[in-house]
Amino acid sequence: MKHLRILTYVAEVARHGAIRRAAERLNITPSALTRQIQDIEYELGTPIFERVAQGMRLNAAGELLVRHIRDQRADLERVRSQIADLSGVRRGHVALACSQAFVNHVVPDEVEAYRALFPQVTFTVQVRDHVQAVAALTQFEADLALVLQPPPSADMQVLFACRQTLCALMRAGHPLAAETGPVRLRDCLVHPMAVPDRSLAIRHHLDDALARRGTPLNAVIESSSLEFLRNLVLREDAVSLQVPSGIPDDPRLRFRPIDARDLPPMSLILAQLRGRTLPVATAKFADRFAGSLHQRYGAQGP
Amino acid sequence: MKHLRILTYVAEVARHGAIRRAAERLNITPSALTRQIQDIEYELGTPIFERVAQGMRLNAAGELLVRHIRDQRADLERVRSQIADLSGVRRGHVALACSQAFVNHVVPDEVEAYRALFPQVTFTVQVRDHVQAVAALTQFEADLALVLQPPPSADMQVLFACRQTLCALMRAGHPLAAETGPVRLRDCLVHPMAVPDRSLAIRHHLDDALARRGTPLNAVIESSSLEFLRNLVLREDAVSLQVPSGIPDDPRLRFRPIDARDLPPMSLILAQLRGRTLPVATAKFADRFAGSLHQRYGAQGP
DNA sequence: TGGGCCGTTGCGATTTCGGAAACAGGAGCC
DNA sequence: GGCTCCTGTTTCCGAAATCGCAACGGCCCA
Repeated sequence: MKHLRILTYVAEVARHGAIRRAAERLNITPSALTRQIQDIEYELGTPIFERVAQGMRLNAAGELLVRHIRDQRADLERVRSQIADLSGVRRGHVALACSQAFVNHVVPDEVEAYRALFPQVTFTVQVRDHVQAVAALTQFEADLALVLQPPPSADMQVLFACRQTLCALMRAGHPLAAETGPVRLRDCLVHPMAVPDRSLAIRHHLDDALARRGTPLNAVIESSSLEFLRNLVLREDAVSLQVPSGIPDDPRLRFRPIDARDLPPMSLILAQLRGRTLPVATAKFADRFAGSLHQRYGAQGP
Repeated sequence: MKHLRILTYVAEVARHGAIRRAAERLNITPSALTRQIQDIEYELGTPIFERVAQGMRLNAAGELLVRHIRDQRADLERVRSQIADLSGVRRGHVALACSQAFVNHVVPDEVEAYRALFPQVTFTVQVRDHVQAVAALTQFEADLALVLQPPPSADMQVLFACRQTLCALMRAGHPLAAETGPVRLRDCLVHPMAVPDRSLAIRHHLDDALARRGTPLNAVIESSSLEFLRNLVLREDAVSLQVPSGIPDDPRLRFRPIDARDLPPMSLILAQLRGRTLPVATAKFADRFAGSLHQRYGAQGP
């Protein structure tokens, strides 16, 4: 590093105890060297070498300075090595904003798998609704966003997209759980509904569909917490609406997809900020994540 | 020091997030600056800034480098101070962040006393709230922090700690000034209160205590300036709440401690950044300061 | 669709740095 | 004392790094 040049001069003079020998080692002339030493001594306001007939001896101030130079060089080397690590995939930080539906197993599974490979990579996972997630991208608060039904935005560059069919969720033993396969929405609506509130994309999607049909919604319980709704469904014969990727693997829970005639599938999007070059570790994670989502849910052109 | 010039450039660009603003601060042109940055990035083999439309953002590598730069500068300052100490004259600089309560006499007295001994030592005193003061330490904007009730932080190394009892402050002639000794909080609350606002630790402390009792606060005046509150108290029969160390020696003012049953005492902390070796001048000042505080307020294990 | 802000580039001027040689002083030796 | 050999230092000059100026292209926002 260029800025250490002068300090290297000092160290070399100290090592050899003579300007001429140090100059030879450094491939410069003694004149250049003596001037640099004088400059430093002027800046420090005190000599750092004792001039003796045999050459230059460090004085006490010089000893302190040389130790500092050595420390400083070692620390810079450490930083360089850390930076070199960064440009690989071994180190780095991934900031992910995701919808609540994915905190259950999609994101944890993926983070765990990636950290098993690269334990030096750290993560920040923020739960945001579909609007705020996009905002997090544009404000550099997140590198990646995994969201349901995000509002269309030119700032977003889609890395993976697929469809998620909304499912009716109930406990085992619920009348609707007697059968499997698609269920009609009207068959759900006769039961007490425990639905996400308007802070969640699922609810917007549902309201849109119902409004088109003029069907009223019989919402007994609404909540901003999908986890709360699931816990409620376990306690009474209510029906909730959730996406499969948000439903935990619990033997007490059953879910059946809503018939596509009643509710179009929602879009699941993994995106980054358009035009941004992500750090290597983050880009690599995004790649693997997209691949893994593809394997889980199949493709759908971005 | 000359060799830090380029590193200073990096730090300044990082601080301002833009080359042009940084160039203005450094009194050079943007072109010179952009070239230096590019040189460093070439030397490191990787960009340290992410170019965005609004300017320059540090990337992970840049974060590492900037932290190194800060450390390096602090260490050089320490060495310079040690060297100066060798030659007998102690010189150096002390950067102190303190709560507003101490600008009245605690800090000025101490600075004056120290400068009487070592006139070559210069001081920077920044007034920060208890949260920002800790941040100033971690960002190397301050060497020492003297604060009331700081949030617990692993980065802080406590050099001195004691308790400060909150006092009711009123003018001479106020009904409460008729007696001396502890006063109950409820006896204060019947008067118009002129209290610090929520930017000050005193108010947080007060709110906590009142919330626990469900007592409402009748805040006629609130201000972020303790000095303003004192001046107000001089003009009308209001009661303020301040710590003794912040109350000036003014014959027109009276203060009585709040009974410990109503308000627990607050903690007064002198701290530095953990693990940092302070320059000689700063360390000596910190020693003397801790001793002086001990003498004033008695000890209390850190 | 301009205006304003951003970083970047080419080029000429300036400052800094390094090289060659001469200078000054001390140590060892005859 | 004089000579030699070493040391660091100074002077002058050319080379190289650095900087300032003006212009360019991209982006955002009104």
